Amino acid sequence: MSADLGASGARADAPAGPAPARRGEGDADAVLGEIRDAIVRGEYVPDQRLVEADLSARFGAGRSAVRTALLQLANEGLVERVQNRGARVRTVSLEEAIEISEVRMAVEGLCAAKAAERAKADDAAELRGIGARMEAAVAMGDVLGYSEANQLLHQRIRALSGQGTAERVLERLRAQSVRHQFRLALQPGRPAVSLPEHLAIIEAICSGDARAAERAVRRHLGSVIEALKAANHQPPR
Amino acid sequence: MSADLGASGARADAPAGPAPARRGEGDADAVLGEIRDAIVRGEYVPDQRLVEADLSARFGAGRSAVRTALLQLANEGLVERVQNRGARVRTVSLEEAIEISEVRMAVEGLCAAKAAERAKADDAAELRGIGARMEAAVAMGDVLGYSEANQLLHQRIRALSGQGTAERVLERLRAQSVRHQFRLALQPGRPAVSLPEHLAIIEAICSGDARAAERAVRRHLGSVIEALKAANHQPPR
DNA sequence: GTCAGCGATATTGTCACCAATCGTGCAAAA
DNA sequence: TTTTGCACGATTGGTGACAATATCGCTGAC
Repeated sequence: MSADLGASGARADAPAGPAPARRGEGDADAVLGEIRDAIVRGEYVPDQRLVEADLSARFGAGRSAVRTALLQLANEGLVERVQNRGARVRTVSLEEAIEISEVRMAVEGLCAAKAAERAKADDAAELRGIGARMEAAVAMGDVLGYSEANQLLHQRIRALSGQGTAERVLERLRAQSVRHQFRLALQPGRPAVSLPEHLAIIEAICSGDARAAERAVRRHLGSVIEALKAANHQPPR
Repeated sequence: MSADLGASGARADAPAGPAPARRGEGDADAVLGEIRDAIVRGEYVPDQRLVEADLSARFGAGRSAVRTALLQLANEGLVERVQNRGARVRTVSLEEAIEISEVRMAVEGLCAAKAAERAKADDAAELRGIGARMEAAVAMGDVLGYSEANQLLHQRIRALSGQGTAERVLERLRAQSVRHQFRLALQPGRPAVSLPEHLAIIEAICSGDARAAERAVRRHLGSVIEALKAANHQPPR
C-alpha cells in the first residue's frame, strides 16, 4: 500500500515559481526567511516533504544554506526532521493548538498587563485605531481584513509590553499555530464573538488598568480555546 | 587597546580535557548535547568565544557537526553568533533574567494548576519526598543538594502538567537563566526564604487545588524576582 | 495471493578544500 | 607621540564530492 496519508509523498518543487531570482550565492539566512514565509503562508501544506535539493533549486541558494535554514526551522518548531529521512512541514494537532493557546493565555496576559502600565497616549490612539478597523471589517464581513487587524493588535500589545522574552516566546508559538488560527477566523460567526473581546482588551489597556487587561486577554483566549475544542467535533474541513 | 572586557579573548580549548573519547565520527547532534551541557554547567563562561576548530578538536567531531550544533544553540538562546565573527556564550543580563522569571511565573503557574488537577497519589508522594529532601538540605546547609532538589521539583511539576508546549518553553528558558538561578541559590538566607514557598506549592498540588497551586507558584517566582532585583544593588559577585 | 529478500534509486550526512572577512600588529607619516 | 594605512594570520562561510542510509519496486518462494 503505497498511498500514504495527506501530502506525505508530495514533493516540494516550485508550487508557484515566482522567478527564482537567480540568487548568485552568499546570503544564508535570507533563505530562512523565505522558506519560513512560504510555510506560514501555507504554500507548503503540513506533512509535505521538504527536499533539500528541491528547495535549493526553488530559491536559487546552495544546499548548504537550505540545510541550515531547515535546521533553524526545525528548532522553531515549524518543520520536523528525522535522521537520514529529511524534513517535512510539521503538523500541529488540535490538542497542541489548544496547548499553545493555553500558554499564550498565560504569557499574553502578562504582556497585556505590562502594556497597560506602559501605554502612552499615542499608543492608546493606535490601539483604538486598530479596534475601529476591526469593527469596520466585521461590519463589512471582511474576514481577511479582520484577521490581519487581529494579528496586528496582538503584535502591538506584545511590543508595547517591552517584554522581549515574552515577545520571542509568543512569536514562536504564533508561527506554529497560524494554520489553526486562520481556520478559526474562517468560522462563521466567530468574528462577532471575538470582536467585543478584543475591544475590551483595548479599552482595558488604554485605561491603564493592568489587572483588567490581563483578565480581558485571558477571557479572549479562553474563548479561542473553547472555539478550538468545538471545532474538534465538526469535521476539520 | 587590545584588552577587551570579560573573557572575550579567551579561547575555548579544552578547559578540562576529560578524555576526548576519540569519537570515531558520525553522531552529529550528540555533540549538541555535550556543548550545551558544557555551557549550562558553566564550563564555558559568558562571552567566551567558541571557536569551531577548537570545539571540533575538543569533542572529536567534524567541524560540520560543531557548526550545526552552534546553530542550534544560537537558536536556543545559549550562544550568540555574529556574521563572520563566530559564536560566543551569550550573557543574559539581570534585566533579562527578570524577564525570564516573569514569563516563568505565568507559564509555571499554568503548569502547577494543571499538575494539581492531574496528580495521582504516587505523584503526590513523590513531590512530598522532594519536599522532604529540600527540608533536609536546608537543615544541613547543603546548598548544592537544595539546588538540585529545587530543579527536580520544578521539572516534575512541568512533567505532571502534561502540557508539552509549556514544558518546552520552560526548559528553554531554564537553560538560559541557569547562571542567575545558581547565583541566587548561593545567596545566604535564600533557601530559608524559598523553602516554605516550595512546600506551599507541593501542598497545593497534592491537595488538588489548582487555583492555590497557581497562586503558590506565582508567589514563589515573585519572590525570586524580588531577590534578583535585590541582587542588583550589591555587586554581582 | 502474500510476504521475505534484494538490488536500484533517491536523499541526507559528512568531509576536505577554497574564498571571504575580520581583527591585529607593525610600520610609516604627520 | 599619535594616527593612519597595510599586510598577515586566524576564523568563518560556502561549494562540491563522496559515503551512508532509507525507500521503493521487483523477483521469487511458499
